[in-house]
Amino acid sequence: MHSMASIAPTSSLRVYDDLRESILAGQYLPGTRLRTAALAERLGTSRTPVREALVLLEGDGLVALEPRRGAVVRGFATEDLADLYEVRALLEPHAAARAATRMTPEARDRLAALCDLAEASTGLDRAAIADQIAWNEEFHATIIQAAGSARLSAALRGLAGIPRAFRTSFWLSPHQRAISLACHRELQVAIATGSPERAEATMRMHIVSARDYLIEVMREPRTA
Amino acid sequence: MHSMASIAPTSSLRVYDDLRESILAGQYLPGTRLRTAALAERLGTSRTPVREALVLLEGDGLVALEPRRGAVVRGFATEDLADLYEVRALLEPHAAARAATRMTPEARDRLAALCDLAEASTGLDRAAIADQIAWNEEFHATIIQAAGSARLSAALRGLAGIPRAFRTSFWLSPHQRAISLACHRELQVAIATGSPERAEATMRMHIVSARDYLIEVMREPRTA
DNA sequence: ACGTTCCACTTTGCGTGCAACTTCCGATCC
DNA sequence: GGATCGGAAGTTGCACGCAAAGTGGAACGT
Repeated sequence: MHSMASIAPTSSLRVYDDLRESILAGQYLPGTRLRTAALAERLGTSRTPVREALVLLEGDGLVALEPRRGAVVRGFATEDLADLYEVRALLEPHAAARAATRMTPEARDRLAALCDLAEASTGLDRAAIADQIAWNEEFHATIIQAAGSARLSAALRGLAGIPRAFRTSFWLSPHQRAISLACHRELQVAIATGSPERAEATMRMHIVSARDYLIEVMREPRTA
Repeated sequence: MHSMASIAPTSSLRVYDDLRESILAGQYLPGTRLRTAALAERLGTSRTPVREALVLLEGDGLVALEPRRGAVVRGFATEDLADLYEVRALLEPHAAARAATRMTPEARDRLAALCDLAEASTGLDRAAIADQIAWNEEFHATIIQAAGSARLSAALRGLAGIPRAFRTSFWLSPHQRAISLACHRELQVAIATGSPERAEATMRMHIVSARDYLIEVMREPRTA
């Protein structure tokens, strides 16, 4: 009999989760040097699990790890973001197509609920946008998981995580927000009705659209 | 002035390279438990860098690492291999298209040389097939690198490595061997002449064909 | 003033010890 | 007889120490 009580995760994983969350939240700005001793003290462990967590974060593309030089929070240049979205545009439509024929009813319900929540929330303040970003993350994660391909998930793991600051602009632009919500709803319906092509095409459009908007925004000198 | 002498790689990376090569060569069969103490002694280091190497290998999808349970060499079930090739079929054609407009002349020459070598070698013995597999790996790696997308490379890193035993059957089948060589030559020419669509279509066909053959072979009870 | 050299301080990477957990095998009980 | 329990052996994960490489700055020469 397996204990249902969540087994104590190793210290390395706790540090990993904490650091990942901090980086995504923008607490460590790109370029920041992550020194093991300071982090170990800050997180209440020794340097060993911190070091291991940094290796994991490098695998996620969140930090750059040079031998003997230490770890640095990676920056996300315009070109790099374009690259990232281009790869997402290759993978996620396929994930959506697979999800359309495999998603469990519970996940389908959750997808609909996420659409409802996002459409109902019209605020522009920090908290409302943080909600939108969280819902958006869960929406995409749900689809990827429903695709039921471990390799697909693995390939996307290094692409899902970028500091949320880069995504804020989507929800400040009324046009982009409307487009995103429409895409999500269309995706939800396509998956609910089991239409792989519709889901795939919508997801491709969704990501390519986001990519171009992001590139456009970042080309401007400074807006937010 | 920087020293050109290659800086001593950290012990962790040496262990990583060694283990990765051993697993790909089939020296550790799927299901083998990788115990840190034994590996450390075998490789002449302590358990710390071995542990770090195992984390890296997990990122490559070569070992499964469960907390408090240790590391196990991952198996490659038919279904998993189909998954893997499906994702490759999404990513590598795009890499080929990009490579067609970006590859350096030196890499182009190397591609042609690899085709020449592979076409000239007609043996069926172990050594000849090992050569074919090595040339094939370098061929694909050259194209992926020429694509010039760090994110694409990262997404493919977890997909490039499967034990070479799974690839042996390709080169034992005269038909598959002929198809593969033809695809590679076609890819080389498409890239040399700067035709992205041709490169992309050929690569897609190449990978999907390989996938289906692999599935077919593995469906049989036992051949090799 | 600018660049170079040297030296002290900082940080990384690795080795090792120890506690906690898993695993394995034999004894025990029904 | 088969399943269960218990303890010993083995393994993992973490903490800490040390040597080596890196980093920054002051002293120095041009």
